[in-house]
Amino acid sequence: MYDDSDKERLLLAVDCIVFGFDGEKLKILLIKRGFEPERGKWSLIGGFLRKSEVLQDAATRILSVYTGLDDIYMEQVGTFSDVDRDPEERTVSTAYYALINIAEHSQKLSHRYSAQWFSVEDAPPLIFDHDRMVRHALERLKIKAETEPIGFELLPDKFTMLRLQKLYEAIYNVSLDKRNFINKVRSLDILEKLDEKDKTSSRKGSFLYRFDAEKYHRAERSRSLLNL
Amino acid sequence: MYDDSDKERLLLAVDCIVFGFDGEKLKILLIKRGFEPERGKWSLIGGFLRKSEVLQDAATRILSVYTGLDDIYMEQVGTFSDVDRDPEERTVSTAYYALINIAEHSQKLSHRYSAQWFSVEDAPPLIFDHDRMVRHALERLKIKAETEPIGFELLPDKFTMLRLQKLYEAIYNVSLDKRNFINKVRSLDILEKLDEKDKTSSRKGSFLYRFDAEKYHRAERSRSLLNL
DNA sequence: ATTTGTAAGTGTATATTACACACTTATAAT
DNA sequence: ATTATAAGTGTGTAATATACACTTACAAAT
Repeated sequence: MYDDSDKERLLLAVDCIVFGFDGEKLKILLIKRGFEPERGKWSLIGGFLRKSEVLQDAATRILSVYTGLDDIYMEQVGTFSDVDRDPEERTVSTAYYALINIAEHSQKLSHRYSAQWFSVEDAPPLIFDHDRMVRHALERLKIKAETEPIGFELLPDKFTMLRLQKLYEAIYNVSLDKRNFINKVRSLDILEKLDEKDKTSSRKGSFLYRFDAEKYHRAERSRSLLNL
Repeated sequence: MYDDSDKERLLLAVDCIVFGFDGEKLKILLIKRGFEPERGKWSLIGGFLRKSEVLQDAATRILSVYTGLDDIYMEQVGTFSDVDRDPEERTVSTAYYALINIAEHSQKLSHRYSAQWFSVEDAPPLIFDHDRMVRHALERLKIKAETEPIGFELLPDKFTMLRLQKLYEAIYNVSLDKRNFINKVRSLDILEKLDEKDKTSSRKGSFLYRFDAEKYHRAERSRSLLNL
């Protein structure tokens, strides 16, 4: 019926776009490659899929190797297959993005594998098709953030309204009015206002909030999180 | 630095979810497998990626083999990697969806490869993880349809308002008010109203419309196509 | 004790968009 | 001329988005 003799086996890689947020800018984690090809250039963290594992597990494993982090939210972005994307051997790569909270985890990874945080906007050029992967991941993150509270992953447990606002401003690269922002967020009723205040940035201090997972799941999917 | 000796080569398949619209229901094209494994069961059309081609080309080639169609809109859905998804050999598969206009193309493919159209809702169970692929493809189609005029692909060149409405009703599985629907579509200003009428379904006849690609691209991204 | 500087916090009016809803019209067949 | 059928059309109301500026709480300095 059709000719199966042309089945060709090839390498399947996994590359991870690790997003973080430092309170001002959306960041990605890059490593300076310590091996050929392209030694010394910046790239995403990555590795190869093993026959015994699924892609999601490979992505989790690779993230853990490079950052020491487990239990991190990851989502598949897409699969990139340019014929000569890897000069060594025909390799197809599936990209995943991860969302992590820089403040809580940054110290662990600072010195391993020359990993470094870069603002999404002024990251250095990356090897292979990694720049394209990052662009795709960003698009997916934007779509995700419209309907789900990605702050769960990218912010510390307790955070101020301003920080949440700046997160959305960073992701969508816009500026928002704080009154409208807070009204919108309040209407979603997925945050718990704490009694605590964060006094690091003002004398008055600003109240801390926390995501209320239960409220969120009750209200889930009813309305999108932000209209921009 | 890290151990690359575990690079394992495997098969990469491509499976295609072919969506069509018959004026009433959203349909998918399935084939009855003429080969092992799972001979005689229903499945998506698929094949294997060759070393010399990119995934998009493989998807295009596979669609062409099974349907004779070229120049069809296709989009990557995702990559599925359950370890034992294919009992023969470790195989990872990337799914693509295609949008085609049944009326114009159906005759070509009717008898080849026992291909058959099924309503998305009452399709038979599929082999491997193909049901999951279809579900994912549907989700992606819904997201796509919110912001882009998929009618370009799924409808004939000229169509009635009712047909366009039924397309959205089929995709989102809702029913819409025709007055609100037409008002919304008109406000987008991406259709050209023709002088012709389609008289097949009523004595009065209903005017035909056509997508105006130029108007569409001018208005692109300004607002989403439908809020549901 | 008072003043001052800083960021936090708050509300309303207007514009836009979504939604609900029912009768009239054009035409072919009889 | 009558009738049956689907096409075509508009408005009022509710919900949501957007624009916009002053007051408050507090710590530090005097």
